[in-house]
Amino acid sequence: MGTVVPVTRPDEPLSRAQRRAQTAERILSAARALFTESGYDRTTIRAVAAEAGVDPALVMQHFGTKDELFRRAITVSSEEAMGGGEEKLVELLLGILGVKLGEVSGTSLALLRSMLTYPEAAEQVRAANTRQLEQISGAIGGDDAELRAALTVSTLLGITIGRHLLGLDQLRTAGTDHIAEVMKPCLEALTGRQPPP
Amino acid sequence: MGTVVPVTRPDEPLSRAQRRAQTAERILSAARALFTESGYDRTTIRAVAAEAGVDPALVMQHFGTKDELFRRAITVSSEEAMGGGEEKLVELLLGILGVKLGEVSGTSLALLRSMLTYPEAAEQVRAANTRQLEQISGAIGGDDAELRAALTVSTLLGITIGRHLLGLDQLRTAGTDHIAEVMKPCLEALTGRQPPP
DNA sequence: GTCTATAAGCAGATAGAC
DNA sequence: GTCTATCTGCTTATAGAC
Repeated sequence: MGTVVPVTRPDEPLSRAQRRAQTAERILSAARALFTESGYDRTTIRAVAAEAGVDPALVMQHFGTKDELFRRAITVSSEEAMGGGEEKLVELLLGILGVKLGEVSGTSLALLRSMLTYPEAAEQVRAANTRQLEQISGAIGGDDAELRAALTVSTLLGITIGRHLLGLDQLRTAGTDHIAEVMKPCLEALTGRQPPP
Repeated sequence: MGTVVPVTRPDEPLSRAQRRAQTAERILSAARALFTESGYDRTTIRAVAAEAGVDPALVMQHFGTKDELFRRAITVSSEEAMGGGEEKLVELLLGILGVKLGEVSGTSLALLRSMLTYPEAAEQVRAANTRQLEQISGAIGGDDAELRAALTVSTLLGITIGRHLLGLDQLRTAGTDHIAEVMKPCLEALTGRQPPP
C-alpha cells in the first residue's frame, strides 16, 4: 500500500524515510524542550529549528503550523497517559504524586507550562484532570466525592507547579520520598470519608 | 513646590490633573482585566486602550512601557499583601484560603495568570510565596517546617489555579465554605507535627 | 495635551532557486 | 528534497501635526 520504501542504495546505512523520521524526532525533542522552558507564545519556530540544527523551513515542511508542532510535541506515544490502571485510592494517589514529582514526562511539563496562557493547552489539561478526577472520585465515593477529587487533583497540580515550573527552593531540594511521606496524611484526610459532626 | 494646581476655571468640575488621574485609573483597570484574562504576552497595548476607551498613544504617555503598565497593574495599593497579621496557624491558613478562594483581588489573578510564562511575574509570585512560607513555617516549627510550609502554599496555589484560572467545574461551582470545610483536615495534617513512627 | 502617522522589528508562513 | 529570500501582518514605541 505504498508504505514500502525500496532500497535504491544498498550501501547507504539509512533510507531517506528513516533519516526524515529521525529529523522529525529531533525537531520534536527540541520543541518539547523550548515549549517547556518558555511556553507556547515565546517559543519561535526559528528557535526550535536552531536548537534542532535544521532550517526553519524544514520545521514547517514537517508540521505545517506552529499549532500542529505543539500538538505533536505534547502528545504522548500512548504509554503514560496518567497511570492508567485500576489501582486502589491511596496507591493511585501516591502513584500520581510519584509520577508528577519524579521525572514528570517532558510532554507533561511542556503542556503545563502553557496551560494558563494558551487556550488549547488549558483544554488539554482540563481533559487530563477530568480523567484523573473520575478515577479518584469513583474510589472515594460519598456526597463530596467529586469535590474532594477535584481538590486532590488541584493539590497535586499545585505541588508539581511549585516544584518544576516555579522552582520553589524548598520543593526543588526535597527528595521525592520525603515529599510523598509528608503528603500522605494530607491526602488521606482529603480522600477519606469525613467523620460525622 | 509646584504641586499646587491653580484653578483657572472655577466652573470646571474637575481639574486637568484630576481628569488625568482618573484616566490613568481607568487604563489600569482595563489592563488588569485583560492581563487576568489573557496573560502578559497576549495582552496588547492597543487592546487595553480600546477597553479603556482611550488612544493607544495615551497609554504609552502614562506608563512609558508595557512592562511598567503591568507592574503598576499588579501592584496593590498597600492593603492586602496577603493577610499580614500575626495570627495562629490554622486561622492563618484558612484566612489565606478564604482570601484566595473568595474574591481574590484582581491584582493577584492578573499576576498568577502570567507567572508561568512571564519571568517577572514568576519572580513576584515566588517572592509572595516566600513571605507566606516564612509565616507558616514559623508557626509550624520542627524539622520539616519549611518543606511542610512550601507544600501548604503550593496546595493553596493549586486550588486557586484550578478554581479561578483553569476553571475546573467542581471547584467553580462549590461554595467557599464548603471547600474550606473539606480542606481543613487536610491542612491540619499537613501543618501538624507528625506522629512518631 | 491629545491623537495621527509612522518607524523599526519580529513573528509565522510561502514561493522558488539549487 | 533542502534552504534562501520574501511576503504579510502585528507588535511596541516614537515623532510630529493639531
